[in-house]
Amino acid sequence: MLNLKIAETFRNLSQLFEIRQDNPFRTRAYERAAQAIEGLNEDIEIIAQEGRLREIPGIGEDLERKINEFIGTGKVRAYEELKKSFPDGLLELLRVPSVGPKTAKLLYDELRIQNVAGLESAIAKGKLKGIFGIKEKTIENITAGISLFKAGKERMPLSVAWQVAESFLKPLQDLPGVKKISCAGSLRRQKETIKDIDILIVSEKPQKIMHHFTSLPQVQEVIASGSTKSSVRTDDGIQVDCRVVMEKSFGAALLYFTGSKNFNIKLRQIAIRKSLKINEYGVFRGKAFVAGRKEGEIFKLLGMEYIEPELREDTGEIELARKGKLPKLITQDDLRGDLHTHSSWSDGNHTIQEMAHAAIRQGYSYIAVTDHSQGLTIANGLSVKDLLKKKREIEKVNNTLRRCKVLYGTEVDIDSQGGLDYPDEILKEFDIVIAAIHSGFKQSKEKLTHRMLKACDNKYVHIISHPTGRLWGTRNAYEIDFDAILTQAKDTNTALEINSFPLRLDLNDSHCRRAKERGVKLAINTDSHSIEHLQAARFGIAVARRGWLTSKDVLNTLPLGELLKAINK
DNA sequence: GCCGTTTTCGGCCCGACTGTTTTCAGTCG
Repeated sequence: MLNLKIAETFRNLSQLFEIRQDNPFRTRAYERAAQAIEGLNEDIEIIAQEGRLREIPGIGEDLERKINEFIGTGKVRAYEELKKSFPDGLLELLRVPSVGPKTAKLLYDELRIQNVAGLESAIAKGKLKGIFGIKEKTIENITAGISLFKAGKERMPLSVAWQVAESFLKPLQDLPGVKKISCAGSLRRQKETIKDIDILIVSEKPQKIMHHFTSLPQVQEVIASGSTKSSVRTDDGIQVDCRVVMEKSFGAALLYFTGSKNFNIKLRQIAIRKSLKINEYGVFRGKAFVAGRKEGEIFKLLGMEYIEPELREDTGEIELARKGKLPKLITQDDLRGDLHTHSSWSDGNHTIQEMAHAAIRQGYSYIAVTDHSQGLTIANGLSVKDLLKKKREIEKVNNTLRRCKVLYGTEVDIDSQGGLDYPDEILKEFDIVIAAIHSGFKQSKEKLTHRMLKACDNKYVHIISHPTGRLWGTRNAYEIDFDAILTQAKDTNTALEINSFPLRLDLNDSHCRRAKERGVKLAINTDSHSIEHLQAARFGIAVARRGWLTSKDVLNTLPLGELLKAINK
């Protein structure tokens, strides 16, 4: 996929324009295009082949040509030309917090500073003093920015972000004077990775709240502290922003603070066309306040349905909301069971009975215990002999249960040729069969794809688990031809999994949206290895919602009887 | 450079906080 490369080219162009202080609107047009391309859930080459580039918001005649140029030649001439007039490391300077385009240009013009290393040594030699507009405090800020840049503060997984957010939400929500509190930003949109945490509070006493916020024990550094807005950094280096507004502005502020940026811009443009103005305090006609207390009333005023935070990325949701045709997103309450869990029979920590009772507490009416197959010895995979014993144990447990049924399952290994780790006579005995790749990740794209297609072909395989194999911080997704897999899954009535395990989230949101468009069913599973892991379903739900899924798109929202019929091949 | 239920030209989202140049530009979200 060239999507990210093209987006990067446009972003670099935008930043070079910014440094050159080119037409600011042209600058923004390139940045918007970069964001739009990043957010695509399709291969841009396919869009180009089908002549649909102009349908991407922010892509006009010129950028269409530049995209086609990149696809054809691997380069954009205009970018290569412009790059020549700047040193290579200049864009790097913009990634230092508190260094923006103006400062970068100033540093380059005055001191010929071309990259972060140069900036660092210039500071060490005291060369920054004396430059017009730069004094002690600015140098301090830039120095701090450099250490942040070098620390390479990465994004954190959604699950970690929730933990950090709760460590702020809990102490703040009980403070006297806090009337409402909510997280906002990409956390509220439930993106799979989060950069910083945003918190919004309703209070008549903003100063007091700000004081409490900036003095919480986990705060290591106060980056900014104003009367209604403050930013801090925690001891883990995570930035948390907090903003206090009046009650009548809560909806407007929540909308603004939740973003995404492109979503907000489009909403504000629509408002302007209706002679309205939106800011974080409300919607105004002239100077008159017309709405702002709730997000819902703002959407209504703009002539559209309420848009769930997970959809707010400006990838078509605004247009559908204006027509009243948004999908009704799946919620956690829609889930009736979990189809991928492990017990102490293989590498899980709890017995089948313990897993079943945990499922009941979760409100489920079924749980599939899908232990590993024999070849996966490292995970204590089950021999054919063990399977019989396990089956009997499940029957025994089921005899003690009334509201919940344990399904006899397996997570069968797909071998390096696409064969399965149990023969068909064994596979047909299971209530549910999940197939997954656990080795040979470095094979070619063709070979990996072939293995998956072959697994789908087996009439006893119901679900392909963690289809892209990525594991946060450990390995990237392996290369597969996802479109070919979608076609095969559809043709063979094989479902694909959204693995909710916080370090996997595999499939991801854009995979889900593509699967839904192709009519492929999904299963939201946790891959639990202990009873606590069952809670992770909320992250799979987050992925599904961001992927526009409704309960109809997801297998395990079905009652047991319908589920068993639906998976039948 | 993009875009149109006022426009194919003339607009383009909006505001808080900081530091510095004492009236505002730069950065950030």
